Amino acid sequence: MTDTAPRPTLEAVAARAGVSRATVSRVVNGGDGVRDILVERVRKAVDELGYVPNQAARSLVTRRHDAVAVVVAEPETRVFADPFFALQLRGISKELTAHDNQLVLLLTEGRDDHARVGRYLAGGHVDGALVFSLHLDDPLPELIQRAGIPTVFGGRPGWSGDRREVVYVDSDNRGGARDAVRHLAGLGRNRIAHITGALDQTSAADRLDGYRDVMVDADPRLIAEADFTPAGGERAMRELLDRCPDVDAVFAANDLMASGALRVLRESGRRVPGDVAVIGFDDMRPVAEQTDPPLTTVRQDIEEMGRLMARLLLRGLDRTAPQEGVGAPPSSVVLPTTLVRRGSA
Amino acid sequence: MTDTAPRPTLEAVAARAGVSRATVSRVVNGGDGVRDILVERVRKAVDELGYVPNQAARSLVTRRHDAVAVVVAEPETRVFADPFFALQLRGISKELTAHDNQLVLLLTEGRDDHARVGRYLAGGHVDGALVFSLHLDDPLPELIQRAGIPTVFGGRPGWSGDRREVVYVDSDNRGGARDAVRHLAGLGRNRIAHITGALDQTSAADRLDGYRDVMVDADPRLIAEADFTPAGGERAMRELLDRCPDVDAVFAANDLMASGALRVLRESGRRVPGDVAVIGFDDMRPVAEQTDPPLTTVRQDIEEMGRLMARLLLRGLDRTAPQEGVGAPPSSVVLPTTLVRRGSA
DNA sequence: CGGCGCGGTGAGAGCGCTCTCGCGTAGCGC
DNA sequence: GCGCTACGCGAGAGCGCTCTCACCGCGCCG
Repeated sequence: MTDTAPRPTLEAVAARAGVSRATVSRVVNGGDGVRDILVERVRKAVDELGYVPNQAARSLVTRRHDAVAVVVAEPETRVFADPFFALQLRGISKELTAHDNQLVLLLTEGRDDHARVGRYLAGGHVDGALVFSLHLDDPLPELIQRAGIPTVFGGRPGWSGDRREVVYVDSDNRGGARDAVRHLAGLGRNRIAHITGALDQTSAADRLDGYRDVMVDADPRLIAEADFTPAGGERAMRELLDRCPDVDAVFAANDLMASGALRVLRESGRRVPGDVAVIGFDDMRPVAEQTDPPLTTVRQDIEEMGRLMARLLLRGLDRTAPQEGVGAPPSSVVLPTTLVRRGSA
Repeated sequence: MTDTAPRPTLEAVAARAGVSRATVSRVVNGGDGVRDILVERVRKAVDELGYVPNQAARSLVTRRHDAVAVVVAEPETRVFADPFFALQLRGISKELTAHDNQLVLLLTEGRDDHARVGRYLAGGHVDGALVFSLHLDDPLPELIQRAGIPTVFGGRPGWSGDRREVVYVDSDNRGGARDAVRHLAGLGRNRIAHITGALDQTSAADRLDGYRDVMVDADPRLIAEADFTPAGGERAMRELLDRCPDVDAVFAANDLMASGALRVLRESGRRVPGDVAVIGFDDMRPVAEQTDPPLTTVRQDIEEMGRLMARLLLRGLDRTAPQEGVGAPPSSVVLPTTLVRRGSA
């Protein structure tokens, strides 16, 4: 733990290079409109002095921070500890880094924290926000809307509000679910069950809708509500076996629940995919490839979702001036999914 | 995506409250030495105007940022996608939030990125850094040392350098490993194998050392090197069965590998813990509780590690003035582990 | 040959805040 | 009742940067 040394200022560089502060500033910010000779001289002085611009001073006048907040509203531990979020974060990080932006992570714990986050965002510490708001009744989107800060949501926010200007990035949950169920039907299955995710999340609701799109008049007993956890998947599967012992296929709203379902099916003496075909969602490699049999699942490109969120946000902030006439605010994007066939269906 | 409105300044609040800027500043920063009447009046003005201090302006003069960088050096995707890191991050976040500090996340991808991180840290954007440097040959610690910024490491950095001033938080990997192996020995096992983690990480090396502490003259064939992944655990277990079919216990350096080992043992027709007892490390609940049988394992309190890292760092930055004579720089902390008995040993 | 335009540069005015000083007022002792 | 301390408050000077604007010298046109 060393203390930080006094850092050279613009002034110092200017003195050393024999030019004015303004010129050094110009060079540091790209060097347009400065003679090459001077540019070189200034660069040299910068190197020699090890000059690094003071971001605080810069922000003070530019009102930009080159920083973006990533807000993760996570009352339950669950989602945070799963690879999903990590991958998305990674995508975000890559994109932000590529555009010289910093990532400020805001994790919320409980309701009181919302206020803190709202204050922070409204406080003008960051240029924009990427928000993962998972639950339908989450007050966070409201708060953020009020903060008046450019925002892109991860996943369609379940929002009662009438705002149309919400920008989000999501997977085609409904379409992916349809593909999965159709695939099961294509295998000749007709007692196709669905294990839902937590239905207060739009992803779960959308996947359920996709299931219903195909199974228009499905036996309601074929639908078991769960919560995206392996344990929830097990519980739901037991319920299903109980209610409909003749079930011959299961579409689980994520891989974790599918893995739980597989376990229960095995316990019950059923063979997969022989007796019961199983499909998951997410294509979480570590899970999907390790199950027995390996899981057929609906892949979404999670890292790409993160990258896209960041890209949309940055575009919205339109750095680099409104040159290309891309003035239009970015609109939401729904990424396609693909069915990945492995052993379970 | 709304644009941010013009924000009220200290000046505005001062005018409204009928006091000077200085007084408002005092109130905003705690209100010491200001009459209660004025404090109240200023607070009211602040509320009415929705005043939020401009952090950039403040940092410019205080040279503090109330922000801490969390650096995750993660060449491989693996660790990032596992719950371990997420939990630690959560602990960090909680502690930082409690002290009104922001968390700036820096993920590195590949070697080139190290320079960027170094520049950022040296650039005085944050007050300190929490660094997860996992590999022995990682150049990051060096870089950071050079940046001259207060730093706490997550896990003992494997460092050839002769610096003694490195501060880190780690689990008692060696002690935990000893406990695990002793427990197995206590069950009467004497052909106790070890599946190591990636040995270029100190945690893996330390656990191996702990194993050796107990198994002083262990058959070298009882040690299989792996990489902390389930697949690696499977591979290692197969190797072990191949080399020593009479193995009667396995201590795996983490739960993920233990779960892989369990799978292989089951495949080979062995019963756990009857024929072979198995112990993992980490106590990653979702994994350890879901295996069949549930995994006996060495628990480390990961979230607490994160919290502690943040606490040490903040203490090192000694906000709140050096009042309590805690002037001494914080030193490293090694947290104890506990053996959690479940079904597998 | 005078004026005009233009690219290149520097001077200077802040951005919004903190913090040091110094002044005014109140409270204390003698 | 006077001086002294202590406390509360305001004035003002920056923190390090950006950005506007005016200036200067040059080449060019009329």
